Amino acid sequence: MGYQLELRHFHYFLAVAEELHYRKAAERLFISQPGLSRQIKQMEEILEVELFVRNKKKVALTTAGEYLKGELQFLLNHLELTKKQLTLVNEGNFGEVRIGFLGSAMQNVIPDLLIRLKEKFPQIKTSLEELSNTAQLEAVIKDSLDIGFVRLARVPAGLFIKPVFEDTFSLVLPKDHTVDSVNFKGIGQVAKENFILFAQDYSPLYYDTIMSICEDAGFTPKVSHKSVHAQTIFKLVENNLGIAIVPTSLQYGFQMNVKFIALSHIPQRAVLSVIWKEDNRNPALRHCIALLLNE
Amino acid sequence: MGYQLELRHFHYFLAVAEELHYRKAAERLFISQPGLSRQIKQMEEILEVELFVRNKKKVALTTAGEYLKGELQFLLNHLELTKKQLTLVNEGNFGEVRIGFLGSAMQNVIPDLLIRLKEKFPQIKTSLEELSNTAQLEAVIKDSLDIGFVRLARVPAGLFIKPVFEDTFSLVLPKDHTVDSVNFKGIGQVAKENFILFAQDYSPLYYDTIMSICEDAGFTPKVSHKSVHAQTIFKLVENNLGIAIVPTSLQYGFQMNVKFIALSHIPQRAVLSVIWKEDNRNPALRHCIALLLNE
DNA sequence: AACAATCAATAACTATGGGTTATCAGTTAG
DNA sequence: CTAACTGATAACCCATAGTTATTGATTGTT
Repeated sequence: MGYQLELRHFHYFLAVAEELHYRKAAERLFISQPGLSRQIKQMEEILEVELFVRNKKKVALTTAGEYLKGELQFLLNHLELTKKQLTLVNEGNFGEVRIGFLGSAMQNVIPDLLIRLKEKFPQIKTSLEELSNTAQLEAVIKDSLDIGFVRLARVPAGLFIKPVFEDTFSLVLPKDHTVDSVNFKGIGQVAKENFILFAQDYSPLYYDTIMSICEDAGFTPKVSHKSVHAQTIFKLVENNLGIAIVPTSLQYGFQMNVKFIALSHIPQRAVLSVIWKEDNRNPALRHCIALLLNE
Repeated sequence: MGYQLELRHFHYFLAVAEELHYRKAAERLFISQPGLSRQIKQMEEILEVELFVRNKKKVALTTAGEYLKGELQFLLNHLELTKKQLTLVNEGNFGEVRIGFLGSAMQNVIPDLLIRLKEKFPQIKTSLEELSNTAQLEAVIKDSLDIGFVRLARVPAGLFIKPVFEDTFSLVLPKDHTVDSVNFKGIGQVAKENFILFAQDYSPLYYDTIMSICEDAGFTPKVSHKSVHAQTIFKLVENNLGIAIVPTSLQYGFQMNVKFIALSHIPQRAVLSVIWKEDNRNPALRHCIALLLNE
């Protein structure tokens, strides 16, 4: 009866909720399966709520379990941040901002931000992690990331999104391609080529934008390869496996043997945006956002 | 060494941080003082941070301790809310809004809100608590209240404030007073009377507004009594101990033997506002605010 | 249909560590 | 100096988290 909820329960519950498999969850936690079973059961008794349905060899979350999973992920992430901040406060420093970003943001925006952050708030530390659009979205919601740099048109309620960098698109061609910046008239000239694009689920907005560019030129592109790494795309173009359209700023920062033709005459732009959560309690975040938007 | 932080530590830490006295904190927690001492020490070892300074018979929080106190209060309050929400989710319902209010809000705004809330979101429960302006402010910040109904001009950063009800002021006079609604010209007529007002620290804005009303009429009121309850003020007026100026809507809902004269010609208004916290994660709150603001 | 394989739950046991009482070592007040 | 406080230490106890061994139930295989 008189048991108390403890953080241990939360860690155990989350392990099971994520694995949906007691034995695997127990392994991950370095404890035995029966011990885990008992603790979860106890947790259900304390909360007086069924968290899992386990009939017919299947483990699944109940609605209540689903809700609790989200809240506990938030709570534990927030607790982790608090611990970090605590040692910083203890050392007389004041905070850490956890930043996620798409590879392409590393060319301009991120280095810029880091330099100005160091100038103005030398007491704020940063941690950087390269992640996909969707991974950043989830991480920001779950409070394991403070801000993300993404290419998205809109975000779920509870998040803020603000554009921070607009870039033209460029056509990427092999060095020996007949089209060059002198005789280039419009992308209609390369309508027959194979296209190499960033994968759709990696960046839906990018994909749709490229499609609209081609539509405007009156053709539907034949897509032969998809990738999530700029480097790969350039290598493929270099080896005559197709051509690409990418944000212009990607032409800096890679070693490659291809030519870029800026499509500055078309209206579409590659927009990089910051996202963060309305209810993020990290005080260092406010400074970081202010730095990004004002000035 | 290989110890883990647990919720127990948080409750113990907060008890000591609030009492600043080990024995009293231990009493409050229904455990022995040595046990508490050991747990706090262990917590400091786990976090590798000094949380209290205890030299010369004094217990005080360090800067880090102060920071941790705030964060843990938030975390534990949030956890409490999550538990409540969880049982509601489990029952197929969806949330609870914790409402604080000044007594005067009970005349119009609160009943109105409750009725419309029940209509539109029957699944949302409410808990109501009558509190002073400052008590509501603190509770909202600490996440032990979702919204408050207050009379304040501005609130600290991190909070939102929106006016929801504007009321004229009324002069409150004994039934047999020579001034009445027929021969009433302006409050200059009662400049010589004793005034009975709501206490200044109970509602600074109200107090200042009354002062400005009298200033506009060219006199400084002689304040003979202060109170925090409307009922008390009316009783005092009834017994010829002075006159009062209060929000007009207070004339409904009390049994009293006084007369009200609405001061609709003066510019000052009694403004009741909702306050809530930007980073409040309660989904039910959003609905509640939307209902209050959009109509 | 019988078999092995794999799941979570149950039972019985062990030992870590949270909480206890008793005591000590400072500090303050009278 | 004594009495009355404080919080910290020491030594003990026992509740309970985690262990191993086993069962029962479901699934896939031959």
